[in-house]
Amino acid sequence: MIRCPKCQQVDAVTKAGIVRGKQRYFCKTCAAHFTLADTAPPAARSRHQVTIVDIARELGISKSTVSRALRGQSDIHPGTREAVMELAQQLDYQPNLLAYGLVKSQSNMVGMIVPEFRHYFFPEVIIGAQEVLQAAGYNLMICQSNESYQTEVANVKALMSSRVDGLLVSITSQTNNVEHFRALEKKGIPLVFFNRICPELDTHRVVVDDYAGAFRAVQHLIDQGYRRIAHIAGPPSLLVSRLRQQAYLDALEQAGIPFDPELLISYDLTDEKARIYARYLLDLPQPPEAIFAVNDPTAIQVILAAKARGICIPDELAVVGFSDDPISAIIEPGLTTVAQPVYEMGRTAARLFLETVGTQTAPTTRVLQTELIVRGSSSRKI
Amino acid sequence: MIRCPKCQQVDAVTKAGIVRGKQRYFCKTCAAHFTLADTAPPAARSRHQVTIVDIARELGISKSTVSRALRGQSDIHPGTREAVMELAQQLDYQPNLLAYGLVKSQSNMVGMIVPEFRHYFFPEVIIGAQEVLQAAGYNLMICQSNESYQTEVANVKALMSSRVDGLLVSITSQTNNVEHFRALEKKGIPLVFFNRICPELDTHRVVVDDYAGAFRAVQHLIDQGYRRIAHIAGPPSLLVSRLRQQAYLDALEQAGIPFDPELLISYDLTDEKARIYARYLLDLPQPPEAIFAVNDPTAIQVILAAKARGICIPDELAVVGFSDDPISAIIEPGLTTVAQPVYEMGRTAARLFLETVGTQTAPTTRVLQTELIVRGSSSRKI
DNA sequence: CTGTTAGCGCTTTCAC
DNA sequence: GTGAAAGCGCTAACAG
Repeated sequence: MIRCPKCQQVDAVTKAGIVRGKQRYFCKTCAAHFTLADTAPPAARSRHQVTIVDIARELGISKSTVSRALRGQSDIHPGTREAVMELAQQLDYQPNLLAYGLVKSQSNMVGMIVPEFRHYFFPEVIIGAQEVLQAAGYNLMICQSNESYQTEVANVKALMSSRVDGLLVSITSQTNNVEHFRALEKKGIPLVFFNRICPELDTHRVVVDDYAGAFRAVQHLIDQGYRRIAHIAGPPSLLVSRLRQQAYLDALEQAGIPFDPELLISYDLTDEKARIYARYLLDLPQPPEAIFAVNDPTAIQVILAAKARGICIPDELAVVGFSDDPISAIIEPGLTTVAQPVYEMGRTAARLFLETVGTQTAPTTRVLQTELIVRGSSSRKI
Repeated sequence: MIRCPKCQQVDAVTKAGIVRGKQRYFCKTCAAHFTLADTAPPAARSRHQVTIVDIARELGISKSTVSRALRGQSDIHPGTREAVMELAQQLDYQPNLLAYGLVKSQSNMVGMIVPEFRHYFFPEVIIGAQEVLQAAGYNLMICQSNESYQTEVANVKALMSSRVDGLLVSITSQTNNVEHFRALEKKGIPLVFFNRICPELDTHRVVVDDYAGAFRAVQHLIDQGYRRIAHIAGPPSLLVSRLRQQAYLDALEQAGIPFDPELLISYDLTDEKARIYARYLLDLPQPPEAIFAVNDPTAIQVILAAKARGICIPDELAVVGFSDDPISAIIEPGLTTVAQPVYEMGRTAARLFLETVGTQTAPTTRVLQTELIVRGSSSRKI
């Protein structure tokens, strides 16, 4: 029932052809033509974003038609499509993703949970992931768990509430209980772990050959003639820590070097603790000749502590890290480190999600390769 | 019209009291009791997330009541509330933010657009902003414009489509046209610029006292006895660049040092170009005695270039940067720099958004203070 | 205290 | 080709 904008009558109104894409009406009482645009409410509120209904009303067509035209569906009159497109452009129409998501029950967002992003590693992963995801029409929602299990659970909940289509996560060092991830699996939400994976969960994973990389690193120290080699490990709760530590132990054993428990330290990966343990090792009655650190931030703290004590690197102490943080090339001497393709790890995790979504793929593990970069901290020849 | 699950009849059904929070019905034909849960469809699809309707059906109450209970509204029977809460917990119910956003026309998300996040600065801002926002119940959606105007426009569109409640942005160096931001203003979407602001837009801003900080930096170089001082500036399109550059010029003039145009270079802030211009300056027939760089990444490239040429810092060349990137304290010699409260900048931008949203506040500019940190790159006394 | 109804903006049958 | 109607999950009047 169309109401005449002038006399407010309904019964006297009849259709009167289409002019410039708009349905016109005629009121027999007023003897005047009008379009639906004329019946529109006076001046929409400024907060109101333009919708397909606005376009439809203005053009005197149905919102279904507008919707179809906007999505470039085939069964649409070219003229109509053009009119819709033009008006949409003119009105700066932006589709409402919330509404879209509600009906399609997908949000075009993927969530990412990382323990921190102060250091080089995670931001770089994010860059890689975001690139791939954005190209595929997805947006990334990033959360920091701050190494807190509680926060991680809260993050998962928040991302679930936002109905993300998938999750890329690197767990905290405190994550013992993984029920919050199991819940995702049950709901069929693609889950990709990277770097810090959950061994007890059979999901997609992206890792590097941590064991091999670490083994090569320690091997390199041994080759350089160092025998008393310490290891500052990450928390044993993380698989990466355990793998790198095991590689350390195995490399020593293979070289026939007896393991000295005094030289193995596990810690929580905070910068303050790194400083403390670095000093502790250097102050040992019989200090190590070399230190293999679980990651570059740790190794850098070791170098700084050694320099503060006037210890000469690499003559009195060799240092090796893991990841090839850009600082490794800047600090003096340069830090020998096990480079991992961080950016590629982000891209791979994103791609794994993309492959999974829709077609339920079986859990896949992608292993990327590392490479030992030898710099001055472990070799005089550089 | 309630249908009996047994005989499929409608007319023979009557209400029969409430048992354990659930509305019970009685079918006169079958002479049997049942609840609405019994009439539920067989096994919901696994992809189906639990909704308030599921809870309502299970409990035999209306979804409005569930909605009210969940939100802890007052006019709710304690027993009902408890039953709802318990079932929600048990079913791992997560409210659908898309639906919520649709009806409230707010998404509880705020967008952030930064030119990059490879260096220290922007990730640190993000950390600060996210902390404040998360505490207020908002999620952050981060986009990188990669210094591309096109990408920035696309980012704005994408965030608008996601119906973010506000935007925190640092523009690209190529942003000349600001119509995409004007459109936001028109729609009444809170917009906060930080660090790289848009002078032509009258919005909220968070900046540091760039001019004062830069002036102090150059003044410091002059005080240390350096006279031939170069400046590697950022692109003139950015206000920060222009301010720091003007401070450089003014400090020279105030000290009566004639300005040598050969010693002023503007560049696009990419690492490669930084390297190139650093070498260029060092290779001048009459090279500068000191270089004030627009930011720390630039200054670090200068130090690396100088070291590669065997130039002694600070004896033959002094270097000063801007921002106090952590690398500044690690590189040798330590980089003198103008520290700015980066983390605080993120927090402030977020707070400004929070203050604005709802109550339309007049455009505010918050100016944070900088502090000169003197290290070895500009002073022998350190 | 609780249920009913309408509607947020969009897609998707099902008709014509 | 196009329109009408239903529905995604939720909140918000408006009745009782």
